[in-house]
Amino acid sequence: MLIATWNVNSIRTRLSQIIDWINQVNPDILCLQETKVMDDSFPLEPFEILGYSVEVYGQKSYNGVAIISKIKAENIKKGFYSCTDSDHNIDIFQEQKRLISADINGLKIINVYVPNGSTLVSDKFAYKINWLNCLASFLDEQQKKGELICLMGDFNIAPTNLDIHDPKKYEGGIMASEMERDALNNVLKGRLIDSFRIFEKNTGHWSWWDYRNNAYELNKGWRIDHIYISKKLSSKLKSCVIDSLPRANLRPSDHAPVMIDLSLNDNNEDFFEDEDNFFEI
DNA sequence: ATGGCAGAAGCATTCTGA
Repeated sequence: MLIATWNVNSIRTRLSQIIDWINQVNPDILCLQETKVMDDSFPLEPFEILGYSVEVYGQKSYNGVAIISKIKAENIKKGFYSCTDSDHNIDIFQEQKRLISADINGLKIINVYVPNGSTLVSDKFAYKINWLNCLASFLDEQQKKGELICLMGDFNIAPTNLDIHDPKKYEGGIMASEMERDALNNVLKGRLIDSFRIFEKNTGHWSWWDYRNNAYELNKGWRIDHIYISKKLSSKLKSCVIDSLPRANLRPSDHAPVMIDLSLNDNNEDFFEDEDNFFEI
């Protein structure tokens, strides 16, 4: 089962590239971020023609997430529905459409577009940290229910300095600060693992390259798009790859798709027998 | 220290992103 995430930076501008990629890769689930379109304007048909169903949670101009899946998503939830660990009221997170979750094939699929945060001294940075704290409480709720979680999207955080092309230049700054990494680790709480790092321990692998300064041609990127899975799923994880080729397209998204292969064809009962049988990070 | 590139809104230029 192929599960992918891609910040496409406008569904309308990138539509033909997304369809091309789907035709090449044939993913079972594709989570999109930065669709930048209201729900009634989302181009559903090109995906439905290919046999996918689409769940959207968008807004005008900014943000917007979508889940595209061969198996119809169930129990679709748009946004947070509680925020027990945050000092802030959930209402401040409802305007920005950054999270959609659903049940697909026994998995709790959670698609997120984490706020960028601008600079460490900005109100947007405080919003980012609060948003991540709310995501942590959201994950706590999922864990209580015993869900098998697949949390993916654009996190706008490099988890370690291995995930930045020039860590000295960006150390402590936005997407690389200790506060952001602590907030991310508080979401993961050791219960979720970074799929990519199961297979690749070295630096030099990026999912985002700035449009400016020839960053892609110079391969000056960051790894800020991630797929985190429950430890219970780790024995089913066959691969995790970043497909950087779409970044070389004409008029590309600044992000590349990230994809995992989960072998869920077996009897799912052995998930629970495998609870402690996960890879060491 | 600043802008650089791109998309949306909307038609000149600003806002936002990462």
